[in-house]
Amino acid sequence: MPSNREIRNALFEQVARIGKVIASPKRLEFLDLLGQSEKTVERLARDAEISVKLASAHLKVLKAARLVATRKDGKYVYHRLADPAVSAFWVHARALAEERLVELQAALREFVTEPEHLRPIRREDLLELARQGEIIVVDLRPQAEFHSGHLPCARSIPLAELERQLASLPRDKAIVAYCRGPFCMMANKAVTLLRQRGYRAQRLEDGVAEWRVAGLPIEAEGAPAPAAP
Amino acid sequence: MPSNREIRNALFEQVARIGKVIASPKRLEFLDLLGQSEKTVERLARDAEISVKLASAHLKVLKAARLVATRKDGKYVYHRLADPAVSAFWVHARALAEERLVELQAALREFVTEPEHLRPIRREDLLELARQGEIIVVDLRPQAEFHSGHLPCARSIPLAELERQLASLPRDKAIVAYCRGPFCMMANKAVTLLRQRGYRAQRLEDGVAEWRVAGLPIEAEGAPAPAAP
DNA sequence: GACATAATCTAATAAACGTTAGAATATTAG
DNA sequence: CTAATATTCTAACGTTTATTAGATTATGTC
Repeated sequence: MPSNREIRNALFEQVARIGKVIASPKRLEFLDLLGQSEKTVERLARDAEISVKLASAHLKVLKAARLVATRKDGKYVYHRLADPAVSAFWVHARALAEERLVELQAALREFVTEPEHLRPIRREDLLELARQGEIIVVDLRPQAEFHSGHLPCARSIPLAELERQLASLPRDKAIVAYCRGPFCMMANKAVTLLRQRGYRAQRLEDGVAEWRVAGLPIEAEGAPAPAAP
Repeated sequence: MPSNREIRNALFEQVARIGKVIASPKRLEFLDLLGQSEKTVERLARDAEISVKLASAHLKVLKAARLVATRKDGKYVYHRLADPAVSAFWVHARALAEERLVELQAALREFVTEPEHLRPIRREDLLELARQGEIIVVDLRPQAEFHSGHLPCARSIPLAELERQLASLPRDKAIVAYCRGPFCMMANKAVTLLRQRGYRAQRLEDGVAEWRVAGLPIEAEGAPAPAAP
């Protein structure tokens, strides 16, 4: 019969396992990426810019902690978050880190707070303006991620396609660009390009995970489209 | 000028620092304890049953991540959570762990779910019943923790005092006992004792941190009483 | 069946971490 | 000032973890 102390140690030890899992920057990046849509090992490795072997090892840890689940389809193993609560937890952990760590604030300022990329727009206002057609909301992520879930009224233009599809964007409306969240830079690049071409463009720092945590609605296309391998 | 990838790596790296901090069971226990009230190094070491030296080392890590702040008063250094958000984060991390880790569920069941300690009572109902005087809510933590914040209508009877103060508890009312939270065992012990003596007693798993996260009110005595050294 | 691709497993190394003991610092009490 | 208490710092040990390379398994295609 274990003592009180032994039981308590075991309980805290188990929670610490979650801590150990999110103690690795690459695993956090995986949670961020998997919050967008399910992905194969190779895709995750490419997006996070690490080797497939290392990605596989990290995924093993995430799976052992049941934060990530998998399904197999032919040659490919698709990984997804085991629960929406995992995505919410990532958002909360990032929020705490942003608030507590001066170093992170400094790093974020370096690339987010360029003077004109400001976000004077409230989330609820954005939703309303988009519904009324006053602004164009553009989702810059790969199409598979858009299909798996996106902001209401958003239009999918993957960053690689932006230049080609410029002509289809009306010049008389403001454009709000978003991507995977505050640590993603696709929206920044898009805003820079759009401004160069004379559009009124600004970034929204949120991604779908932040939007969901804020209690706002997310739209998804019928069946979740598998990510291109 | 750092590349996009370098900046992104740095951002995830910073969040992983929070993960590293909560990757240790003793540090988590410290967050749980400091969520009750500020405490000295020695007090924390005693409560968590580790050496003062080790406690000091863990506190250094918590301080470096700015999750814990200190004030010095004479010989003693009092440690406290740097922000209520830290306590909320601990509650969220524990909730995710409880939900995702089968091992934790098993360990919790071992000591929480003894058949009669069930908690069929909803938090809001408890508040209402306590206001109406239908039940007695007893806080079993040390008095300093009670003073630093407690459930409304709760009465402080530290576990060590319970036997002595039994006579002052009415036998015709149900007693609800709570302590530091789901990982704390003081309320369990109290319920066992009370039932042996013929009281109707049950446990509430919440502590003040869980109560606060649920958006319910917490009362505190005027100035936060310093913990006894 | 042979081959290419996707993913995992095993083993090995270097870095990071928890823990302990001993020395050092700061503050109060006499 | 000296003694006692509270806390931190330094150094050292053993363990765990991230990462890489090489071998292995599973699936689909020719």
